[in-house]
Amino acid sequence: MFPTAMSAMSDPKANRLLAALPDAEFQRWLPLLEDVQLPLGRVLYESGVTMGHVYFPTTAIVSLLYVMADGASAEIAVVGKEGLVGVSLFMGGGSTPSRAVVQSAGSGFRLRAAAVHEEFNRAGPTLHLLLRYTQALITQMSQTAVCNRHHTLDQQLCRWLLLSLDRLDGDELTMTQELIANMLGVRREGVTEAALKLQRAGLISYARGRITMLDRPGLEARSCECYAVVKKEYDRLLPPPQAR
Amino acid sequence: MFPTAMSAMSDPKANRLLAALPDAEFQRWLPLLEDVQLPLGRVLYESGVTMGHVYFPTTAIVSLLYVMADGASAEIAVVGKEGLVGVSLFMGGGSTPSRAVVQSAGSGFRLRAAAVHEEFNRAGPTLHLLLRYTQALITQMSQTAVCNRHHTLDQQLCRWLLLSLDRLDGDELTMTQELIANMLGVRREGVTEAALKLQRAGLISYARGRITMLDRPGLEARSCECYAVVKKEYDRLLPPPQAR
DNA sequence: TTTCGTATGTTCGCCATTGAACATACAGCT
DNA sequence: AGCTGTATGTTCAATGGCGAACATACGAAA
Repeated sequence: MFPTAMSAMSDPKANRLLAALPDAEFQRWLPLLEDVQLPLGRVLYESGVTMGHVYFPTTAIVSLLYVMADGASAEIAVVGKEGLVGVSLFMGGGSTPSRAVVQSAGSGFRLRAAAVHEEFNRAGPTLHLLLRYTQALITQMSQTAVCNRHHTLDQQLCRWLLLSLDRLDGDELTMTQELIANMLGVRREGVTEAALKLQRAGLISYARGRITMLDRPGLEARSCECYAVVKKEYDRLLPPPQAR
Repeated sequence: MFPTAMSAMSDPKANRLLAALPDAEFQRWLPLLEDVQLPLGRVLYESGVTMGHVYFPTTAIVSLLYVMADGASAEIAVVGKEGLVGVSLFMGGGSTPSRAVVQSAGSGFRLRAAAVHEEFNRAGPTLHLLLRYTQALITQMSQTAVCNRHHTLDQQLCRWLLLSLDRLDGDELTMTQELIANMLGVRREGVTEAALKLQRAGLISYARGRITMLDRPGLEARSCECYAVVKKEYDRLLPPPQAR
């Protein structure tokens, strides 16, 4: 792809928001972007704690989830290379009542809060890009609320697999059923049963934490409308993947 | 309905966001604010349709709700005098996949999209106020997702009553059980049963679409943690009600 | 090769909510 | 005073997900 060696995974433009920045803004940020590894389970933000950085995943996936007083949890949104973790940093609060956890290991870049604020105060195209992304994120959160109310676990699992796979390259996901259950806020056994149905239908193959999507149209057909609504809104609000 | 007297309800500063504007900004908007009556059921925005105004409720309550393909619905958030309807107008999209419906009749003010954009582009304190409000709204949406996943109808009804009553003056709410069921995305019969429990416990009185809160602490105790989380976040992010 | 930890599969009774079909009862109109 | 429409209350079988307890089975370390 480009020079020397091995830094192929560390191209900031692998993140779609960074890639969408106008060149002047991108050049300003480039020296400030810190390449970070994001191992499975790493907590980027804790509920109520002021954030020091904004994260731009490239190959990692991060879940925003709320953990209740009794320990039960529910995912509010997923963020991958199409987005950024830490909107409350520029929206104003500096923290949220939720937690951000790495759901699929990988890498990304981060930027100090001060740099984000500075760029934000220029009130230029970056501000508008970040706000449009936030609007897309709002749609995802809303749809999660609807989905939690009305759709079956089977449908939700399909939606979740599709959303996650869209945020990675390829058709494979490293993820135990236990983990998925935590995200969806259901029992692990429920995920086992739902995943079995999908396997029997030939839509996925599943083996000890390694899920492969075999039939995307099939999954989309079994998913609830929520997946399509969210995808459409991301496509509408954000620039297309790579116009390089 | 307005001339001479009785326009006491039409004070723009009855809306907390308008009241929180610095004086210069407020004066700029004052002549542009249009006083509007918001009857029960009025649809302010339809899913996917570009918005022409931002609404600032004063005595009305507006629900943001998603209506599914099969007609089922679920409320995503409630907006009253503490906020504004139409964040996607300045966030960037200009529309959302959800609908905004007046849930409790009353009045409010509205402002043309162009005026909002203009003020937003000044990148002054108004921008930051509106973004902080949006952040609070995001919290409410997130918590709705969590609540839909984990809490019982009884708890959710308490949460919903408290959120709604906080957005009105007084302890009374005009609202049929049918309406509430639509908002919560459950059956009307379920609401009847839950409401009966609350009546028997002496927490509310209910008569043909007229709910009166008799025991706020009691309701708070029966509610899930979601109500407190949301309230706390609104208090943290937004200026206190009236410092006039 | 054996062992052990983690991941997945299976079963059972339970409960909240659903869908559907009713019964009552108040409020305003004539 | 009577009529009628809307709002509320009641019941029942069906179901999706829960909690708990287990059975298997893969894979890496010993």
